[in-house]
Parts: sequence; C-alpha cells; structure tokens
Amino acid sequence: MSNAFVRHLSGYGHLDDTEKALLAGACRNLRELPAGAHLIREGDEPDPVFVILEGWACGYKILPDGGRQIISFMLPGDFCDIHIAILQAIDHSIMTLTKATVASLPRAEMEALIQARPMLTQAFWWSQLVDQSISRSWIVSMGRRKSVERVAHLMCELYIRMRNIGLASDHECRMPLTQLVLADALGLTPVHVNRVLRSLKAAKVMELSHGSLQILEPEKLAQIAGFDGNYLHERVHGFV
Amino acid sequence: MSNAFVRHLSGYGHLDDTEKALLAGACRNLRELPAGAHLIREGDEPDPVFVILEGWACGYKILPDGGRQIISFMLPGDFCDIHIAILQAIDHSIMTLTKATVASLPRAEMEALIQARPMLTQAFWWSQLVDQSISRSWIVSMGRRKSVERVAHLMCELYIRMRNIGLASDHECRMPLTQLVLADALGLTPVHVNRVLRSLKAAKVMELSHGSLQILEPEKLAQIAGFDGNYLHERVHGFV
DNA sequence: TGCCCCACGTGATTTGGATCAATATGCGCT
DNA sequence: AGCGCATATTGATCCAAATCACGTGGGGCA
Repeated sequence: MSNAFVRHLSGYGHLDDTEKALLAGACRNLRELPAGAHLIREGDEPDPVFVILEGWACGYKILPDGGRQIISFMLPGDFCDIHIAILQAIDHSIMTLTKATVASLPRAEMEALIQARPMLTQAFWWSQLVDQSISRSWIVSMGRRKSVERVAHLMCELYIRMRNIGLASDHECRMPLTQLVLADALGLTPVHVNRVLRSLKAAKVMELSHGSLQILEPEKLAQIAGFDGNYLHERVHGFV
Repeated sequence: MSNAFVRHLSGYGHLDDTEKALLAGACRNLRELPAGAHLIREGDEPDPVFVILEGWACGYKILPDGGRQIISFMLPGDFCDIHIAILQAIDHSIMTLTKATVASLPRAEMEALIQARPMLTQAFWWSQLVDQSISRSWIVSMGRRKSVERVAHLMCELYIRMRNIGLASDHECRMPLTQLVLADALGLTPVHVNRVLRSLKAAKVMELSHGSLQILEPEKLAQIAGFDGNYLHERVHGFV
C-alpha cells in the first residue's frame, strides 16, 4: 500500500524518501469503497484527511435549487480534504466516482508529522498551489469558453494529470466519468454534453466511451481547448 | 507602512507579533501605482511577491480570442503572486484596479523568513486554503448561477472581505469595479452586467455606483446570491 | 428469462445572455 | 470652457445552451 501511495504521490516530488515513507506510514485504515460512496458529506464532523490510492473521486457543492457543481477531481495519489481538515469547515462533499481504495491520515498524525518535518508543510502548500491553478483554469473555462472548448479543456487536463502519475498510455487513458458527471463539472446539461461528445467523435478528434478516453488528434484537441498545460506541474520544484 | 500592512494582514491572525513584524520588515521598495498598472504580466520574469497596502488589484488571464477572465481580486493586506513566485511560472497577469500602494517581498527574503520561522509557511498555506475556497465558490457561481445571482454573490464576497479587514461600514463599502471589470470577472458582458445592476437597484436590493456599494436589503441580497460566508475566514485558526 | 434501472441518444421548443447599434454622461486635460 | 475618451445606458435581434419529451440499449438481479 505504501508503494501504491508513494508511486502516485503527485506534487510531492521534492520530498526525500524518509518524508515520503513517513507520510505513507502515517496512513491508517485502508479501505475499499464502491463507486458513489461519500468520504465527506456537508454536515459531517470533519476529521481525517483521506488519501486516494486507487480510483477517482470528486468534490462537489449542492445549490439551494438542488443543482450540483463539481469543483474538483481527485486521482490516485491525491489528498482529498485538506481544506476541510485544516479550516475545520465543511463546505463541500466528496464522493468516489469509481470503486476506490482510500486510506485516512488522522489529524493527530498529520499534526505530528508537520511538526517534525517542516518540509511537509511546504509540500502541502505547494501541492495546494497546483490545485489552485487547476481551479483557476476552471474559472477561465466556465467564464469564457464555449461548451466544446470546456469539454476539450477538461479532457486535456485530466489526461495530463493521469499521464503525470503514470496512468496514461499514448493518447489514451481511463476516464471514468459519466456524461452527467461531466455536465455537473462543466456547468452544462447532460443533454448538451452528449451532443458535444458526439460532435467531437464525429470530427474524429477524441472519443469518450465505456469509461475511457482516446485522443485521436491531440493537437486539434489542445487547440480547441486553448490548452496550455504549464500550470500542471508534475512535481513542484522546491524554492528552498 | 508596517502598520498599514499589519493592520490589514488577513488570514494571518495566528502569527505572533514577532512574525508579523518580520514579514512587514522584509518588505522593500514601497511604491504608489496608478490604476491599471501591471504588477506582473504574462511573459515577465517572475521574482518578488507583492503585498498590497492600499488599493485593489486583480489577477486575470487573456484567452486566444482576446477575451479576458478575471480570476481573483486582491484587497489591502493580500499577497499578490505567491503562485508565480513559488511555481516559477507566470500563467496570469496582475493589474491594479485603483491607485495602489504596494511593497515587494523579494524571494530571497521570503526564503530566509520561511527557513527561520516554519510558522510562516503554515500561514501562507492556510491563507492559500482560503483563496482556494474563494476560487471554488467562483466555480460554483460560473457553473450554476444565473447572472443576477452571480453579481449578488460577488458583491457579498467582496463586502465581507472588506469588512474583515475593517474597510467596510454598515452595509456600505468602497467597491472600485467598473461594469467592464465585473463582466470580466463573472463571465458576462458589460451590457448585461449593466442591466443586472439596474434591476437590483430598481428592486432596492443594492446599488453600485461611483465606486461604492450600498446594500439596502442584506438578507434579500444574500438570499438571491445563495451566499454562505462560512468559507471566508477572517483568520485561519491554527491546527497546530 | 424477463424486468427494471441507469446511462446514453436525439428531436422540438424555449430562453438567458450575447451581439449589434446607438446614445448619454461624466471626467481629466488643454 | 470645451474637446475627447472611458464608462454607462438602452433597444433590437440573434444564438448557444437549457428545457422538455421521448426512445434505446446494456447490465444487474429476481
């Protein structure tokens, strides 16, 4: 399990082996969850931080009118709810999108680790900066891109993230998102997401089906998306 | 200047006086800039972090088609481009929205401070978490809220942030945003922002004019916005 | 084997906000 | 005082995406 964790540990490349081992060793309570299980639900008591070892999850908020907006995707190696654990305020829920293996890192362990190894605080901070960049690129998508461009952009982002943790082969990777999930992430309706996906397939640019993505014309896709992957650092380079 | 800085230093309430003084003391090169001046422009060489002492600034990205999306607002006491300084990648520009007084915190100073005082790293991290919450609430707005709701939500956010740094009086504060800026932040057109503002004024809910905001019916506004300010922590409570 | 549920697919219609097109209005500068 | 530019206002028209309505197909389960 440590292995799976350390292998995928993204954004933490500047940690030394001792620190990675400490982090991995502090994880408790390894569990396998089905798709659609909640790690955290608005209104729960916050406590541990979750780490995803296998599978995908997403964070989302529900609006007064019942609408759902997905605000983040979490892939293997990602920490799930640092926000919630640190700020002690649950302002969103987290749900698995696939069968997933997760471990929890109890608050007390995390505090102790951070005290012992200041470098870990930096690692969390930097990882947070990457997440922030992703959020901001979503803002740009939602604010200024049309539906096809949004879909294309998200596919680019997720493909690169999968590649960065070694889970993508050549222009192809697992992409376990239903059209409904995609719609809730992109601020569109499932109906319209469907039409967009068909048009991208018809244009032989990319195809998303049976939970996997095939990029047929990478340059074309990136161009439609206006995608510049610079904000997705495979690892954050230390500045100390 | 230290005074102005420390007074507004938001999200850093758990720092002790020594640390606040260190931070303030490390700032160099105090300057007054006119409205519309760039602190950082995509393509520049990254180096110092900027701190805003007086005035407002915003971060934005320009799209291939020339469109602009504003991704953040920076108020007095905010650090401007930690992203850029740390990740060493300039993926957005930062511009003043008003006449502003800024200081710079050179990278070298910042490194030294962080080394000397691990608590500062935590402060930056936590502050980052608050920023992230703001970004996520923007994603929700852009994805699932209609134009009036978006405008209302942004006004609520900015009013509370101003209040948190002591710059708002009772349901009234400075809000130096043109309708064009508002449009670029909310993913709308200036024309439509205009109509929304007039309708809110006609409904006697709020009024935005001459660079200042008056909230006439706070509950009504919050209700329209679906606003829950829990994510805007005046200060982050330590978890160590 | 058949039923049900959930994800996907597709047409017809509606609508929120964009776009286009003119004016106004205020404000710094000479 | 008056010119000139940036910002605000308002109407008419257009269009991307929502909404509504219905059909399809596969996979788990009794």
